[in-house]
Amino acid sequence: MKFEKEDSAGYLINHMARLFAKELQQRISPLGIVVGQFPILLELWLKDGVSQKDLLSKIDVEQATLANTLSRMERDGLIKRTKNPADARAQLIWLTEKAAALRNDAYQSAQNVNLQALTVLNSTEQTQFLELMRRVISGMRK
Amino acid sequence: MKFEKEDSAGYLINHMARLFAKELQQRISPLGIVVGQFPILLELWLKDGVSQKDLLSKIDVEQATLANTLSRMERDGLIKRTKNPADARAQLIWLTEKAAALRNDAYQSAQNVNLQALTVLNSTEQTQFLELMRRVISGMRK
DNA sequence: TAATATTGCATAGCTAGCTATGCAAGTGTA
DNA sequence: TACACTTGCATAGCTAGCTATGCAATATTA
Repeated sequence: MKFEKEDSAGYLINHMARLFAKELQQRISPLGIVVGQFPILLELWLKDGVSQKDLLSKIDVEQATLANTLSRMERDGLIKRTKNPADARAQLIWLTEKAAALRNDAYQSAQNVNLQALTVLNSTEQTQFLELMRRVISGMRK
Repeated sequence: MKFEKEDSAGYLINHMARLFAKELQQRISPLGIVVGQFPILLELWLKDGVSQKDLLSKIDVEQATLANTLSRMERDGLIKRTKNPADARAQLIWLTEKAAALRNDAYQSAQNVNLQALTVLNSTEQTQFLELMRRVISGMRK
């Protein structure tokens, strides 16, 4: 029996994911943010003043991962937390002004990574690629 | 300006990579190995008794990542290291019998993950998907 | 209403990955 | 041959991710 890495979806995906993350990290590090914070920021830029639970429902990571990333974001002055009047266990999560101001630059960085990475594909292929990924993901999400 | 995660290649790739890793981890954990060891084992199953440098040239991670994973593999009884007569800085890396014996089961596990994950695509789409990924990767590898 | 179950979040402890740095062993050169 | 340079690997220190567990606050139920 043999196994060819270059024909293994899992291997290729893992490798590609690390290349993307590295590329994005380089582009956003001047903004003072890191890749793991990106999905969280995306949600908070849409709407802040939410509970961790609300955030969790929109982000594809485990609760513990989110909690840890949030605490680093608080440490780094990207978010603040206030009491939730409705529930003493939960807090409300707010962007700081500093973090709010990063939005456009961050969007641009991410778009640029995507654009550049996909330039090797033509427009039809790009659309196809995204669609294939969405299907694989939804098939795996159980 | 807006940003849609579901249309972002980077976001989808990251998410998909974590789903794959989780799936593979579940399948190989009965074998006593973990996902980060997989690429290294793949190479050693082909040929062991090699230096870390040789391994590194075949594996798409940084040298420090490899060194750390190797030391956990040694701790876990998957590899042994012997002196390299040709160079006192380097050592030769060998699979233990235990690790050598895992090969077929491990191959099978990985194939099963790939097969199951890609069942949502037809045969043409599967081929296409792999090809698109290979092109994106080679475009990003600088 | 008291006891029990659930929820919301934090923490512990681990692997996987990265960059940066250190250092001994080997190589090349004045 | 002595000295500088390079190489092979290890280590430090960090983020990102996971599972498992703990715990106080809330909700449910007998």
